[in-house]
Amino acid sequence: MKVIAREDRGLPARIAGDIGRRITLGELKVGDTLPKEADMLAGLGVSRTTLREALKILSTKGFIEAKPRLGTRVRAAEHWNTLDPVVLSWQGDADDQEALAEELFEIRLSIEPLAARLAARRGSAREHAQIRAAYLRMAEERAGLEEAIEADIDFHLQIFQAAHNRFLLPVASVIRAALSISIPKTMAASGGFGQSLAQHEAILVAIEARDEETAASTAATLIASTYKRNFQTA
Amino acid sequence: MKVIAREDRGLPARIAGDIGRRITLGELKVGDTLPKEADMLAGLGVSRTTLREALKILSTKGFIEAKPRLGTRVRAAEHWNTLDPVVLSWQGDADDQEALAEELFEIRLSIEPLAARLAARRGSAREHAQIRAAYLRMAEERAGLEEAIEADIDFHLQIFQAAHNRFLLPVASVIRAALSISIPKTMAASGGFGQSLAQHEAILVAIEARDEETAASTAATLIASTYKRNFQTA
DNA sequence: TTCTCATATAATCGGAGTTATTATTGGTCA
DNA sequence: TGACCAATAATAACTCCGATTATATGAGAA
Repeated sequence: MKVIAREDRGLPARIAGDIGRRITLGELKVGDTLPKEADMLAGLGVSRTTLREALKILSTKGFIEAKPRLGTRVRAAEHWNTLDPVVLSWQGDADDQEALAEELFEIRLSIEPLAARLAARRGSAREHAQIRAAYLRMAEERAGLEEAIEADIDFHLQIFQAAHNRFLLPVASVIRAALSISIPKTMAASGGFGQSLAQHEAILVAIEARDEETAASTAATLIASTYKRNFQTA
Repeated sequence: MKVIAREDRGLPARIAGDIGRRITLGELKVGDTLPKEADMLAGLGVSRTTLREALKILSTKGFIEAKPRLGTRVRAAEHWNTLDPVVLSWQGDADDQEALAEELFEIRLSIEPLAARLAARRGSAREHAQIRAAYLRMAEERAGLEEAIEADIDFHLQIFQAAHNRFLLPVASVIRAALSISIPKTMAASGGFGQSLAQHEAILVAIEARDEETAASTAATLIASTYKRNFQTA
């Protein structure tokens, strides 16, 4: 699958991931101070520059905070940039995956109808066409499973693009990461797209007709029924 | 005011900000390749480590992408992490502030009712008490304007905290940054809290009563009327 | 209690070697 | 002669290193 990742390349990113996962797993607790720079250097066997960049990555994701003399401390979870796909993948390794999935559905149920509404309001004809193209690829009988899943994800992302709201895009990126995991699960459980395809079409038609209310409500319906399909089988 | 910032300390962060602003301002366009490392070093007069950390910051915020042989290129705006308060402050220097404010209201109108609903559902008694405490500080007659504004922001943040959904928190952080700008503007325009105080109280009461529907609808009402107050006067 | 100073720690510096990607060149095959 | 493939070279980011500088804290003296 490997839709996510792409950002775990490079030595600093890998070290940041190691430490980040130790934090999400609770091995490193909030308020703990990491070993001082020199000690970690010896322990990891990398150079200052590399470690420093790794810590900088963790810092920009809100995981740690470095102060001279005090050392580098783990920040509280509320500062973590949970919408970062990389952070999501770290948390995915933790053991509260069901809670994570439920929280994600909560926010999708609130955000995706908004995206559909705005796509209906502001999307250009070209953008609407791209949403339709994604739908057609998804509906294509001959398409393989892989392609259909890709098209499904693309369908949702194109809606976010057409919404022309830049605050939606970071949310879209985490939804993309989540879909690449949840769609195959859903399909395996219920044996295919099922009514999901019809629901996608309803959203598409509403957006193209610039019917904001219907676009929003059909989007909500889709998320809600996806949610049910995921949790019936769990 | 200075509620934002805090992350613009340090030389790398300042350089990242300089470059980041040049990108949001359009001085550096999408697809442009930055000067190669050695040249920027000479131009900026800083060390490799510093520049490297600055670029790493920009990279984690989705602004740039570095590839060997190709150089470091500016990524499309859809990859920017717009929910990062620092990124918001960079964009605030650009000239499309009204559009930015409108997009923010759109997302608040969708997210804050959800937060209120979840706070009603899952918030602990202690967390509800903290929301109430923030409300009381806001309502306090003797309180100065500064304190009232701080309390107003705190009220919203406490609701996000009580919602127990980790995907909401990154959105909360950008809302915090935005509120610290928009509240004073709103108050200056309409001469005080006005009916806003009563609306806050309605949300509080609904959350404490664990009445999810009312919590969500009153939160929507508050955002909508705040939106109107901001755009009537603009 | 307050101010000063020593100290520990992160922040910054600059240079050099390594690795990965791409463009170019040369050759081969149709 | 044309197009395509493979080896090669060049370029820029990546990694490493050791030293120096700035700063915050805590101890000690006034």
